[in-house]
Amino acid sequence: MTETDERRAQRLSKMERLRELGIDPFPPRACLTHTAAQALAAHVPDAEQQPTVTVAGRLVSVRVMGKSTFAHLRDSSGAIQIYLQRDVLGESSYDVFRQQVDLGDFCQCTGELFVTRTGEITVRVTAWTFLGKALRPLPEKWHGLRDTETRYRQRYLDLLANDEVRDVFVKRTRIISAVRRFLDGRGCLEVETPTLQPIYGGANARPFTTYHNELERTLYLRIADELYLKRLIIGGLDRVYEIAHNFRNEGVSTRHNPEFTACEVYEAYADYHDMMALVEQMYSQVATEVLGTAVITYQGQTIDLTPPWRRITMRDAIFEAAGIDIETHREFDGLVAAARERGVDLATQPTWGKAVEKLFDQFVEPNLVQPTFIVDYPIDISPLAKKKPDAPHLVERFEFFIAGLECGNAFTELNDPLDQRARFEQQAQAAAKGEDETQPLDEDFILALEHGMPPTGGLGFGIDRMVMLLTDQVSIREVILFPQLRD
RNA sequence: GAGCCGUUAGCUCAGUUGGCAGAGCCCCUGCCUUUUAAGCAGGUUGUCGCGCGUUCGAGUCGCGCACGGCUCACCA
Repeated sequence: MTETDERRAQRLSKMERLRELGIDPFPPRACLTHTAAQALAAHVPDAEQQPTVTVAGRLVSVRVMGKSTFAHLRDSSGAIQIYLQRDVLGESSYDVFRQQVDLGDFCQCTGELFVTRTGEITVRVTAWTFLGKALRPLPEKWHGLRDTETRYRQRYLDLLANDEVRDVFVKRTRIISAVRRFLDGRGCLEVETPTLQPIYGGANARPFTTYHNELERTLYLRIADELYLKRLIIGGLDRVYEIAHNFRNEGVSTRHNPEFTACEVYEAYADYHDMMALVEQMYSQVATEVLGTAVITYQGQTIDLTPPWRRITMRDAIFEAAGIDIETHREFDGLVAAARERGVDLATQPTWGKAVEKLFDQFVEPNLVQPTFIVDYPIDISPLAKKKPDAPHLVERFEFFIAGLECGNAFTELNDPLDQRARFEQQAQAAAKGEDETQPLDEDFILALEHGMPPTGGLGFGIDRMVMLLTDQVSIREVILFPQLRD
């Protein structure tokens, strides 16, 4: 028998003993009057008479001193110390606690509050009941749980053992809730669009493919909500947003999980400048609500999210960083030659726009520490964005970067159905040339556009990355409760 | 998909030149009625990730595989 089995057998036999004593090891309910935090708050300083409370929680520490025992019960509000005395509880009740209750079990304790010699508010237990048996031991109390694999695969142990992990996920929830509050406050309507889509679109990414047996058709897990949300703009819902999981069949890394949470926002009668204002207001407001400040620290760097953020065109950003003016190299070959002088090979890039993007990734992106909007992108890498009226090789698009992380993407939406069709066709040509991730022609979306769509600003940003930023985490797996791992 | 690093008790980790598998915590027994990393005395605990090989002998050396981490590529 392995040690694990022995430990489990010990606990099983304690459970059986409880049953023999007429105690249900898994009673159906508790009956408490205070959470741990409420009980601590209920203590009245300097009063003779203290309130009597009933608290419940998981037993997380025990200190036995013969005929009396100190222990801590923990619930989600915190931990509270309990004090059990043999002459108060009676021999049998005290001995059952001592002999049949293990660390990790759940108990409920009733008693008057008092303060110990060392100043800790404590429940002097006059009655206790058993609430639930743990058949396996919890991670060790000093060092907690370090093993990354166990932390991710058995996240419940991680949450129990590591307070800072728990804090990250509590913050994650608060961040998402603050985002909702912000968008609701602007009059945006939160909507839900399909996860299972007959045709994928709205981003350049490889989809997951699935099959509906009854409909006898292939469906795709969404890679973005974009095309559905724009249909809603066409339908007269002038401000909509969705917070949803996207699924991309691509590499897994510290910054990429196959399913991740994105928020997309669309506002009729707005453009990409309005979306920039939205982004900087939202980030600073969410940070202030959740962290109490818009000045954050990420991996030792101080980052100020207070608006306005720096705005710089992609052309100027590349010129600043690499000394190459993409506007004087509008021909693919010329740009490749200019880049070669800087030691960068762009010859393998399929188009001028892709080459520009590569230059940007190489020279600019890693250095964008303070929040920055990069504005005006090449058209061939932006098939859903509106052309710049005075520069039709570019579109009204921005991405924003914080701490070197790409945090979101937005544009003035393309609402000309004929131009949209032409863009899809360019994507098809790129696909024919062997480009991996292109957007398929969505006839149903074009049909929607042909019914008329107002000028619209659209935005997508990664919730996981926002959480990483605001909780100072390097890996996306630290902000997703159950990240994808190999089996 | 490629490169590098890692995997030893339930947890956190040592393990020397290839020579009996270790520590702390946990757990068990005893003592202890204000402890809190409780203390004191004693005790149990292993598929050294998996497989193959080299060797008299492998946790240790070699090869393969699995999983994890980091970097790169793709991407948000």
